[in-house]
Amino acid sequence: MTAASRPDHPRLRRTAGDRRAQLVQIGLELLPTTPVQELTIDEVARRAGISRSLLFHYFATKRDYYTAVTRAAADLLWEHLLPAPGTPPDQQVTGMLDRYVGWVETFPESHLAFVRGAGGGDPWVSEVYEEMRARLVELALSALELPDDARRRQLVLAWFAFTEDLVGQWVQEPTMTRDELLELLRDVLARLTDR
Amino acid sequence: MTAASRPDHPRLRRTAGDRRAQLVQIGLELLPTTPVQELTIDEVARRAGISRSLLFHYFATKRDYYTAVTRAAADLLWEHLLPAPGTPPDQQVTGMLDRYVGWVETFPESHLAFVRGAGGGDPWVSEVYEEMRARLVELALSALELPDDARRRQLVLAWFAFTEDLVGQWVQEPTMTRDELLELLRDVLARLTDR
DNA sequence: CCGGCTTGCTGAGCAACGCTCAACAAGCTA
DNA sequence: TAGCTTGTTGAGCGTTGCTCAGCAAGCCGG
Repeated sequence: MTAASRPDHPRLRRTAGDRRAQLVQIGLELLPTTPVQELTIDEVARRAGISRSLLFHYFATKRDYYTAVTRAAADLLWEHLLPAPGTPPDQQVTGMLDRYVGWVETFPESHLAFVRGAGGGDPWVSEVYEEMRARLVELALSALELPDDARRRQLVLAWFAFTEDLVGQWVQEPTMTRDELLELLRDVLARLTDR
Repeated sequence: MTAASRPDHPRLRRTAGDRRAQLVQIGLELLPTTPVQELTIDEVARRAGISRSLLFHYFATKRDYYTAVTRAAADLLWEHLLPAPGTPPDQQVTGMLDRYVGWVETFPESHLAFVRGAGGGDPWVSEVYEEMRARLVELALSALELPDDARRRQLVLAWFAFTEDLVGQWVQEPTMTRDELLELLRDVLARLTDR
C-alpha cells in the first residue's frame, strides 16, 4: 500500500546496521499505539517494506526484537533523565523528577505503554525495565548522598512505583499544580529515605 | 496422558455451571505459574479433559476466559481483604493492610502474577483490576472517614502502587520486621491523606 | 565484459494457536 | 421406544511465529 512496500527500484539493499536501526525505529513508533503483544512481525515487516524472513534474519525471535525496541526506549528515557555533569547533588534529584514529569507530559501514551509493557508482558522485556530502575536507584541514592543499603533501595524502588502511578494519573487529571506535584513527590522521597 | 484426558467412561457429561466453574478453577491454578499470554486454550482444555471447542462454547473468546479467571482471582482477594462487619473504622485500614500482607506472604507468586497480568497485558483484564482498586479506594477513604475528592483518590491509588511494590519486594527480601512494614505503610498513607 | 564471491534478501511452507461449524450423543421425559 | 434438549466433539480455516533453501545486488580480480 505505502510507497515503501512497493518501491520504484525492484529491490533496495541496505547495510545490516541501517536495517537494524530502521526496524528498531519502526518498533519505537509502533510501541505507543499498540499493546506489545499485539504487535505482529508481519506489521513491522510491512511497514519496513521487507519480508518477514528478513526481520528474523536480524532478530532471531520476536522476543529478541521486542527486547531491542524496549532497550532503545529505555535508553532514550535514561539519557533524558540523566543530570548534566557538574550539577550539584542536591539539585540532581529535583531536576530528574522535573524532567521525568516533563517526559510523561510530552509522551503520555508512550510512557504508559512503556511502563505497562515492562511491568506486565514478557519477563525478558521487563528485565530491561528493572535494569533501568536499578540504575536509577543507584543514581538517586548517590545524588541524595545516602548509603544504598537494601532497605533504602527497596523504599526508593517502591517510591518509583508511587511516582509513576501518581504522575500517570496527574497527567490525565491534574488535581494540583505541577509544582505541588513535584514538591509532594520530593517530600515523600525525603521522608522515606531519612529514617 | 492423565486419567482425565482418557476417562474410563467414554464420555462424561457435566452441567453448564459445573463445567464453567471447573474451567475457571483450572485457570486459577495455572495463573501463578504461567504468564497470562502464554497460557493456551489447548493446555486448559487438555487439563480439563475436554476439547478446545467446548471451552469456546463456554467462553466465546480467549479474552473472555482470561477475564473470567481474573475476576475470580479478584473476588477471592476482595473477600479476603473486606473487614468483618462491625469493625470500628479506625481499625479497618490497619486490618486490611495486615490481611493484604498475609495474602502476599501466602501466595507470593500468585499475587505477582495477578498484579503483572493486571497491569500489563490485556486492557480488558486490567479493567477488572482497576475496578477492584477503585472499590478499595472507596473502602479505604470511608474507613478513614475522609471525603473522597479526586485528589485524595489519586493519592490513595498511587499509595496502592507503592504498597504493592514494597510488599512484593519485602516478601522476597525482608529488610525490616513485619510490624515495621505495616507501620511504615500506614504512616505514609496517613501523611498523604492528611493534608 | 565476465566469472565468482559475499551477503542482504525472498517465497514457500511448517507447526501452533485462536476460533468456527455441522453434527454426534448423553440423559431426560412422554 | 421415540423425541427433545444440550453438553460435547472433530475436522478444518486463517493468522502468526519461525525455518530453510536459494535468488540476486553489489563488489572484486581477471
